Amino acid sequence: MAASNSHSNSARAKRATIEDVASAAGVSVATVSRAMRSLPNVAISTRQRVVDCATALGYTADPAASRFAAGQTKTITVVVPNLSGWYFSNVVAGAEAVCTEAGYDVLVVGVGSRSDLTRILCEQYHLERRTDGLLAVEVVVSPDEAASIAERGVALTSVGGQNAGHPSVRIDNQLVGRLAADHLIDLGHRRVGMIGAQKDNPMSFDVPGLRHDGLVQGLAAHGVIFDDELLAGGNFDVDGGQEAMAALLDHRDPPTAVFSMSDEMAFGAIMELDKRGLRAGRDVSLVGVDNHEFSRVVSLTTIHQSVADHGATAARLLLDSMRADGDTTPLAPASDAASVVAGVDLIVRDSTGVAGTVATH
Amino acid sequence: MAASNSHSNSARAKRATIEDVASAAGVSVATVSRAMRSLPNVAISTRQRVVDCATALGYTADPAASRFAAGQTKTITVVVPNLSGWYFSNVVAGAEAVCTEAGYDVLVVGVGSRSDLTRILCEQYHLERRTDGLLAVEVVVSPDEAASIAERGVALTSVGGQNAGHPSVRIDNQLVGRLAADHLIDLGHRRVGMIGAQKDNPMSFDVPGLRHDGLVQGLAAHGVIFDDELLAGGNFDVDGGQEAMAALLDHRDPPTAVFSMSDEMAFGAIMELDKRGLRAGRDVSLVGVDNHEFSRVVSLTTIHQSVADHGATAARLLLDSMRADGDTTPLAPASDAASVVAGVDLIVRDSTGVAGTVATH
DNA sequence: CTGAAAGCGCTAACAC
DNA sequence: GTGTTAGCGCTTTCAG
Repeated sequence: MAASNSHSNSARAKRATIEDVASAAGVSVATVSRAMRSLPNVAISTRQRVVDCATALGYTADPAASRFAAGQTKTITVVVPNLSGWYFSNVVAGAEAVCTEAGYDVLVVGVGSRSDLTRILCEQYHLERRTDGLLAVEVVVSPDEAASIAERGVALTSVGGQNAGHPSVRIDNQLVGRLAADHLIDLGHRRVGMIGAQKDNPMSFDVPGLRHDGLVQGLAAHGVIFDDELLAGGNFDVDGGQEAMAALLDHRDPPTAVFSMSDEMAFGAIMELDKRGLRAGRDVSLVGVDNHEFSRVVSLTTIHQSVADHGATAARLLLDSMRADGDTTPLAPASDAASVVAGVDLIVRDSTGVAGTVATH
Repeated sequence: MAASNSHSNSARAKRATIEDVASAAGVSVATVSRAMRSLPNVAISTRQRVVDCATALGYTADPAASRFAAGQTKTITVVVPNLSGWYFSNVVAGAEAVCTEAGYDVLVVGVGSRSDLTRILCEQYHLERRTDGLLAVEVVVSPDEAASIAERGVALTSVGGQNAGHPSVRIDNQLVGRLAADHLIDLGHRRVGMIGAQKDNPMSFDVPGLRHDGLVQGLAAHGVIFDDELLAGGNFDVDGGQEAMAALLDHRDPPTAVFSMSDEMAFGAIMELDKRGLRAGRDVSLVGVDNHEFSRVVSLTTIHQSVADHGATAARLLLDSMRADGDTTPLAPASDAASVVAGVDLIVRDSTGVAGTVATH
């Protein structure tokens, strides 16, 4: 058969096939297949012999072939906006470790826009016979899309938000806001500003909205009503944070404390304070979210979340859910999908201080 | 579109196959295959008809099947230590964008240790019939491994270092050291310290060694000899940087300036300075490497490199090299592989200042 | 517990 | 230009 591939000098070394192993072990290919995959119904001695021959020949099942034949890809794909961001790369790192450990390949695809996302979630190319599961990181999958994905037989779990009937891991974003509010109130602040998203992003879960509400409610619980004029868009990056803080400071009645929805924006805010000769924690209190490594450097008070763990947990949930519905389990209509709400913690550093010591600027 | 999938509740909708399209268009499967892939030798009208039928049926070639049949995976895998690091996630992001754009899937696999790496580069599983190309990010592939990879027909290109005969993108790490030396010398510093790797990492290219040599040579060019006692290991992370700076400051004759081989370590160094009531740029000059987003926040003088671009460029090189040897080009034995040395720039901020104003501490 | 045989859906020669 | 026909290497009924 396809034995001597005679051609060019640089000819590729030929792989051992399942047949080679079969004849070497004196069994059929079916048995080899079973033995190699540790399926039942193979005599222990046979299995051993097969495995030995396989190792001897350096045999490994051709992934392309098994995928094709079995219809399973042993691949999960993680869909993520902006791979280079701190949050995302940490989530992906956590997920990758778990998937690799479980013998799954991880494909990563970046989505820059809602249309990218739609394309990916709809095109069969990206789904059918291509991946066994989808890990959606901070991207909202519409119910229709989720249904279509499920119908195509690919599992779905998300981190950062939730899709009805699918596993997810997320944090309580309102709690995040409330934690910030409580802390600031404790320090005596009554006029607090907020740095959030620039505008609604149709692609991701409403994290900004929830954190916003949390802060507002948290303040309200102490009789403080949030002044909408003190909400500035920071685009979740350093520059945006800086601009937002500038806007806040330029307000005729500036806040004495600011809640930044991410540490990165808070860093930008700190730059702006520096620029004006102000100091976080003394002139203006500032609390971020994430507990980014760098927050320690500038001693930023922040609300910690274990991002890499979220990714790892989500990957486990995804893998579990795939194990569950072995392709044919129309029993429970994905009733109560495992879904974890991870904890968050306020970490107090020097960027927040008691109100009243505020310098007049 | 993919309209009426009649049947059972949970049964997966059946995909249209190439045969469906063939009969719908009244041509053979071969023609459909050719038409769909824009191969030559298909009448323009025929192609159109086929494409129309395909869209009508919502047909897309089953990736698993084509991969199997064609022996090409249309997948590149990027091998990277520590996906969550700033440097790595940026490289991967740059590469991912290019690969996706080119229609390649990107598989990412993290390697935590040299043994992981070896396993991945040797196991056939990870290479043969699994990926068309490997992008090795800051991992050194031994000549033997490179040869074996090539023999298996998978392309290889690396970022951060070079493998003879394979494309690569990297920076001139000695130049980085020299740039730092020149700048510090210009400011009048004669006693400069250095924060580098903790110890030799057998997995990655000798970036620390090259930067070290560059600094030493740069200083020497101005008649300053580097004191080996002023070399501290910082492990390329914030904590390590802090410890290293502490060690340097505790030296009986501390440096007036410090070259940190990465911004992240420099951030740690800044923490240590803060802790001791010292300030970068006034008490001790500090220059980092990377131009990490946050270096602006702490006004760190640094040596910029366009990390995401490196990833993108490397991906292009990889893709090009795959196009070149269409599986049978034993012509040039990979004589002179395209290999780019990206530029770096010194960015002066406030963390460096003229020597002599140094406070006695 | 094991073997024989029928594909999985597509690509690639090779004819026409 | 287009059709025919082998497989790609493995998994998986179905018999035994």
